[in-house]
Amino acid sequence: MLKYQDVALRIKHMIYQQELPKGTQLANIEELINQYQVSRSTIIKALDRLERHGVIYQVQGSGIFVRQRKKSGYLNFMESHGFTVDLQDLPGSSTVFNVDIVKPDAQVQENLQCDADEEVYFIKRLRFVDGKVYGLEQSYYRKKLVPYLNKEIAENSIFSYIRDICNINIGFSDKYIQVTKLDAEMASYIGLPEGDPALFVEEIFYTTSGEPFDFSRVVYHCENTKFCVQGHAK
Amino acid sequence: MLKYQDVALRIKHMIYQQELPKGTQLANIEELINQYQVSRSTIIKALDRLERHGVIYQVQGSGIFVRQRKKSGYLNFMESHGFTVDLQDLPGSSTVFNVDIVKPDAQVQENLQCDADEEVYFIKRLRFVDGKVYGLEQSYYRKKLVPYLNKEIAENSIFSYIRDICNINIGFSDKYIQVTKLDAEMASYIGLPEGDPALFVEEIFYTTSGEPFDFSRVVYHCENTKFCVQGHAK
DNA sequence: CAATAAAATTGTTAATAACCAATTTTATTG
DNA sequence: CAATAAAATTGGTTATTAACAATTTTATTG
Repeated sequence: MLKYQDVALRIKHMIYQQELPKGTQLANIEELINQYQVSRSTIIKALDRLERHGVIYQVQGSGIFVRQRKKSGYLNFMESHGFTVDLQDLPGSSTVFNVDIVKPDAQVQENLQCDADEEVYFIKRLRFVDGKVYGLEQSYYRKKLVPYLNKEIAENSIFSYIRDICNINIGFSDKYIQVTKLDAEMASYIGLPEGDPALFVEEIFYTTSGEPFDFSRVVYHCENTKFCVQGHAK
Repeated sequence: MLKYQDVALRIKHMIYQQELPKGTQLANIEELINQYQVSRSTIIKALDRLERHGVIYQVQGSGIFVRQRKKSGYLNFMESHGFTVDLQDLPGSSTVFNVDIVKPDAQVQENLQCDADEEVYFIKRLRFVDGKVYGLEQSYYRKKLVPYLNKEIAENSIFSYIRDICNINIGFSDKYIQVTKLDAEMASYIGLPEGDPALFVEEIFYTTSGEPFDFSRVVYHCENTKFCVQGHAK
């Protein structure tokens, strides 16, 4: 593990374990250099990451402060991939309907930047969190990049499988958000009346080398799912 | 303007003016150092910002590449503040209903971290983009930080007024997203049937020194507004 | 004592250097 | 010619130094 990642983790854990309230001032940079025995640039890089992840904020001439944690009940939209979100201690499970190898339609081709004859896995699953329906996910994975998938993997975390077993590092993502009304099929899966509102998110995930490996359409249960996005201007 | 900001802007403009397609490889870091006559650390910082804003991606051992631009018709959720979004060339206008000085209720107090007796501006306005209803915004600004507001300012960009006239620098924000059904009042403003789905976003904006200065509730017209979020793991 | 100016504190930017790590290219080998 | 190994290329990390900028504190002044 890289030094700045390690330092960032340790500072973050310190804040959360001690439950430091928002606005609490941390040690200044010189002190942090001493505490963690790393260079100035390493501390600065660690703080930069913590700032971007909404853990702290820095004020020139003043100090480093703890930022407000997101309100409970909201999922961190930036950290979520399909279903593998920062559920922390919430118990989750999935009902898997399909794990098929198919040919991509036009929209999938475009989003995964692949040809019509390239094979892709199609997976459809319903996600439960804390016993409640959370959303319906329909995902496409390029077989070229994810050679094997099955029901058991899909019942657990596809993303940690892809990362740990396929050695694919997730680099970046595009997410498109809109509101829709549930059609008959989706309504039956989600367990809500047809025509009810739902959050509809299309996500494309890319490897660190810029290849799209996953395109997903997710319909979220509008009462059981709310999102938070913590941004930073810097 | 800072060097790294200038370099980042120039690279971004170069990409967009030349309409370089996604995947196009840029000059390597050594060449960029020569082109822009700045140090390695400045180039790296500029590239870091461009990467975070979804303009490029970097692949170790390989190069720097142009990232896919977001699909048209979607608003960049990270760049949006209330209504002052990256509308680029789209013509926008606002109908302002209220510019009042009021005492904050409990929820506003909590979100703006202020007392019950601190005065806040309450502004209610309907936003049009390209002639279509875009959303209804109800905002609270702390008078302590934004001493003066009026209808004319609210008809234009409150945020650029706050930045340029009040000299308040926006530091970071918390945004909470959920889906709701329009109640009678909101439906009449938005011009959709009561009970129709809508995207409901609560936003809190903080100055660079960590003080919340704006709390807003925004109801977006679900057909006219779609969002995009481009994320990066790094 | 309030207003102002100076000094100290603290984070930010910029440049330089050395080395590390992932990828791509080239050369070697069977 | 394919497989493998070595070399070159390219971005990433860490450290050091110096100067800069915003804020806070202290000292000065009227």
